[in-house]
Amino acid sequence: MKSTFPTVLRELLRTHQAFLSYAASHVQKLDLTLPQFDIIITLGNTDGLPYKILGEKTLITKGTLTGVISRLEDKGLVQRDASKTDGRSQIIRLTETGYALFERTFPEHLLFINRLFDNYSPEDVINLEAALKQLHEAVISLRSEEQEKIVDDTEA
Amino acid sequence: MKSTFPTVLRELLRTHQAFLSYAASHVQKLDLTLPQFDIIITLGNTDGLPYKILGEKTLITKGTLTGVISRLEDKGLVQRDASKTDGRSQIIRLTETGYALFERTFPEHLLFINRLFDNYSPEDVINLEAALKQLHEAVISLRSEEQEKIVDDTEA
DNA sequence: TATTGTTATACTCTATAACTATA
DNA sequence: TATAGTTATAGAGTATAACAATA
Repeated sequence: MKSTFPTVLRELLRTHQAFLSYAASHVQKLDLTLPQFDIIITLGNTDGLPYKILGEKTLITKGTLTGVISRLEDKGLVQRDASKTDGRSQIIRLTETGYALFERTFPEHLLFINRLFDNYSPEDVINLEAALKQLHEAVISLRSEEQEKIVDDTEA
Repeated sequence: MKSTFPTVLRELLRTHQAFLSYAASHVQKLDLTLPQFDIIITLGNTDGLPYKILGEKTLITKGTLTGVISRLEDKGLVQRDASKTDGRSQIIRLTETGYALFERTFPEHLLFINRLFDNYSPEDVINLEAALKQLHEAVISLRSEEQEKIVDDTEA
C-alpha cells in the first residue's frame, strides 16, 4: 500500500509549507495577510512600482491584485498615482505610514525568521544561503519557460 | 530611501513564494487546490489517518479541514470512517480512486518538480536536501515553542 | 488592435466561535 | 470537564472573463 518517493522533494514541500505557516503567524500579528505583506516589502525597496511590475514580482494576477491593493489603500499603507508617461498605467507606492510600517516591521520580521537560525553554525548559514539561491534561480528559470509555453505575453 | 537587509532571508521568502507558485501551477492541472493535494499526498503514505492527526500534519485548522475534506469526498477521492476505538474520532482514507490519483500524479508531480534539479550535480542535491532538512527541523521546533506560548492545547 | 487596470463571478481557504456528541 | 468534529460567519485570495480607457 505504501510507496517510497524521493525524500528531497517531500522535504521541500513540507519545509516550504511549515515555513510559510511560521512566517504567516508573524505577519498576522501585523494585521496583514501574506500577499499584503509581500507587497509592502516589495515596494519597500523601491520608490514605487507600476501596477504591472508589482504583479509580476509578487506573482499576483491582475484581477486579484486590484483587490489586494485596494485593501492596502483602505488601510492607508499604499497609494495609486497615475503614470506620467502612460495614461493607462498606475504607480503604486508606499505612503508615509506604509513606509514607516515597512521600516519597523520588516527588520522585525527578519528577526523573527532569524530565530530559525539560532542553532546554525556560520557554515550552515552559508550552505543554506547557497542552496536557496541556486534553487531560486532554478525556479525562476523554469517558471519563465512555462510561461513562454502558455502565453507570448513576454515582451523581451 | 532604501535599506539593505540580509539577503538570505529575502532569498528565503522569494524562493518559497516562487516555488509554491510553480508547484501550484501543476496541481491546478489536476483540478485540485494545494491544500487538497497536500491531503492526498499526506494520506498516500498511510492507511488512513485520524482527522485530528491529518490536521496537525497539514497545518489546517479543524474548521477549515472539514470543508477541504468534504470537497475531496465530493470528488470521490477520500472517505470518512468512524474510529472503532473512539466514537468521536474519524479516520480519513484515500478511496481507490484517490489512491489511483495519488499513485499516478505524485510521481508526476515529483517529475515536474524534479525538472528544477536538471542542472544540479549530485552534490548540489545532497546539499540542498541537508539544508532543507535542517531548516524544516528548525521550523518545527520553533513552531511548537510558539504554540506552547499561546495555548496549552498540547497534551505531551 | 493590443495593453493597463477594473469589475463581476464563483469558489476555496482562512480563523474564529458556537455547537453536538462522545470520553 | 475536555476532546473530536461540524456548522456558521465573515473576510481574503484565486482564476477567469468581460469591460473601459488609453496606446
